[in-house]
Amino acid sequence: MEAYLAELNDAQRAPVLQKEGPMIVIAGAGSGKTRVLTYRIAYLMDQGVDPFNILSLTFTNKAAREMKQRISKIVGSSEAKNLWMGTFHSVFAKILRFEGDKLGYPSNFTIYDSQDSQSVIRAIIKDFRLDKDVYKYKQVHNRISSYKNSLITVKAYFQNPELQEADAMSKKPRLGEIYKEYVDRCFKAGAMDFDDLLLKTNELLNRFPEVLQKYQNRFKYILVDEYQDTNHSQYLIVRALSDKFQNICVVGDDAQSIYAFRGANINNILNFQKDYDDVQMYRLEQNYRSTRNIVNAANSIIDKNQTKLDKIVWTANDDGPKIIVNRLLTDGEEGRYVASSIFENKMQNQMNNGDFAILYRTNAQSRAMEDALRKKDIPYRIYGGLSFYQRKEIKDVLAYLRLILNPKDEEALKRVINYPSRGIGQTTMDRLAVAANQHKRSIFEVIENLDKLDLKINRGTQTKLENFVNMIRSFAIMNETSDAFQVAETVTRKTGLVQELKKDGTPEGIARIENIEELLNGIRDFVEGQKELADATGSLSEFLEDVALATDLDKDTGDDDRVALMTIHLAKGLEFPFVYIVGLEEDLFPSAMSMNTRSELEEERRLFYVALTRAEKQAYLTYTLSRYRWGKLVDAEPSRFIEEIDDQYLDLMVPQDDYKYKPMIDTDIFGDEVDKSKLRQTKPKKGTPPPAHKPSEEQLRKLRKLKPAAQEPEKARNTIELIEGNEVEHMRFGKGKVLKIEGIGQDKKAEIDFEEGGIKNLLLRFAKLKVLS
DNA sequence: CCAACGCAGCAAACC
DNA sequence: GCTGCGTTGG
Repeated sequence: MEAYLAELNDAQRAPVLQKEGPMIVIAGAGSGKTRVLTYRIAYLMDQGVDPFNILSLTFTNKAAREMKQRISKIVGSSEAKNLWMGTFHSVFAKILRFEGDKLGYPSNFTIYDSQDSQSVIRAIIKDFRLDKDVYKYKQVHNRISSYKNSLITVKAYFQNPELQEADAMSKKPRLGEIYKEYVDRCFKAGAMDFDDLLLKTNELLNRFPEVLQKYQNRFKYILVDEYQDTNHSQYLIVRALSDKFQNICVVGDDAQSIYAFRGANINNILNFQKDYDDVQMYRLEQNYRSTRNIVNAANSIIDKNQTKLDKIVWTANDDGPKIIVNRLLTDGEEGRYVASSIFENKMQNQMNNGDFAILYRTNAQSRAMEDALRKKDIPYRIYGGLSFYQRKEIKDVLAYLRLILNPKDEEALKRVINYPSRGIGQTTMDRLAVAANQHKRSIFEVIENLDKLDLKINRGTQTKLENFVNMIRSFAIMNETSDAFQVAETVTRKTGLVQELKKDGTPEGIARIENIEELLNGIRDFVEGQKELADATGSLSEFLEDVALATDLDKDTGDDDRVALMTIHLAKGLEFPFVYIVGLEEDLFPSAMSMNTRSELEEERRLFYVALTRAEKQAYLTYTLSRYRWGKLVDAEPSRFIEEIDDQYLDLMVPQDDYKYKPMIDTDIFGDEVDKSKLRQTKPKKGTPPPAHKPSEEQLRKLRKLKPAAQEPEKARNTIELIEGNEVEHMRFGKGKVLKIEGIGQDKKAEIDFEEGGIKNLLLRFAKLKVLS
């Protein structure tokens, strides 16, 4: 037996040794699922499977890289190189570059990020002269995105009266037109958005049987990590590709499904056994990561969810310290508390900065943490948020680079045609756009043919336009024989971007120049890395694809020792000895926007579960009494999630006689003065103040009464979930009991059965709707 | 055509 | 507290 198999426990080894057939691995938090995936691939290769025939879909490209490295060590790097590994988006982008011509896309298509998409939509709404307060471009984008993820194309949309009705009901009757125009504009620009990468892959596999066969034959073995977070579009791709050989291994944890908001369908994992014949199910239930206290506390949380698979996560580890719960006055004090606690823990336990993570629900919470860490000289790194690649000056450089590869890319063109200023203004752009529309050509092509067209653009401006086009062309020529770094370096010099910033001379301008330099350095490193690979050259197109599809975690260099700050979503799959979960307050976590339905609240709870199970040794939970939000100090109330943890695992630092907040008012725990009057003003508590420590059953009942107990069933009556097959749909109906379906739906009718406090049973039928309550 | 300024709207999570 | 839009005056 191969030596590495001995590193697995029995439960882990079983799925590794099953070579063929469909299988699902339900893997509890910290149970070693990455190890199973890694060794399964290695074992397949040991059994003579060609790496070329293995497709492994991971959640981040970084995870793919790390797995590849581990596999290299077992089977040798020349073999591991040929594995297909990466995120859905990056793997299928590659395939689309190859096959996209069948769908009318050039192989150099641009990948629009969400900002690009939203900017296109904004322009459409403007061109259509629609009210931008009704048609909010972000909302419209979300809507279009969810259509695409459900494989509802423009055509399908217009064939479905219910969808149109639903949009009309939400006062957006022209959404379909916007959708159509958006798709047209992206296509004309030779661009795919994120959702297209999956949608078009589906289209490709559906419309071209020979292509489907080709990839079915190629990917004889398919592995999918984090299967609970796949959306419908991804689900269909996996199904199609695995249909022939059915050697499909999916790994996931329903308790860690946290991406329903972007279309992930938890039923993909719950129903996997129905999708294939003779599915083998494996469970990994032993947690190797965390102390018993943490595991048990996490279990006590997830226990409150109704929708879940049966699974008992346990650990043989020590009890460890209890989870420390602390309440602070403001977000500023919360930051200082966390920073000094990290400082102390470092001293007492000889820990490194990298052993600590601060996790929060929203990116906006990072500021207070940053300030406090900086004051204490603790190095930190923020993941996600406004990423480096979203900074204005970086996007400007990238836009030039995009334009070199794809001159039809209108978002890129609009961004840089007059930056730095070249005297090409809005009027000129409008005229060009009109001409482009008339001749069904891109703006770039119109400029290339200015002399043949009679656009009322004066001679001087024409020259400016020609100069711009010539500049881009010269870059493109250079790009044919140069690597990404050489091109990018030339672009920053020749376009005058850096000169413009130098002229500016402000500290921000200087910082921007430094950022551009950092970008160039990054590109150089990238190019060097690529040149070492067998199937890459360090070209500009490789670089842009990498940037477009890098996840927030991929961007981490991770080589120095810093405290990690990130949202809980980003933290999935990671682990740290010490974890601080901050901002545990109602309306923040759980988010105010996810308390409308049970399923939304359960997703928040799973998110909390994910947060807590990141911790190996010690977890801290903090909440505040008031917090700055939208620049205003607002009241906060402890999160219900704290109460939900079984008392015995908690170490409550909150003073017991603290109902009036006396001890905290004069000075905070660092001896800093606190504005008392302000706090009194912001704390005019109606009814009972929040409990200072974990409340007794009686207190809980009282609290629940205050938070109108009737609230939940009432909401449930307004919003219900329809579950049919693999689709979860939200339905709303008003007092007149008129049903309105949100989401996907054919001509479906529902029969609904209520029980006290919720929906007991729900049958989807092609029948009349009955509400029994 | 352009730079500066003021204000509206906002921020839930992401590839 | 920040971004980005639209307006205004040069």
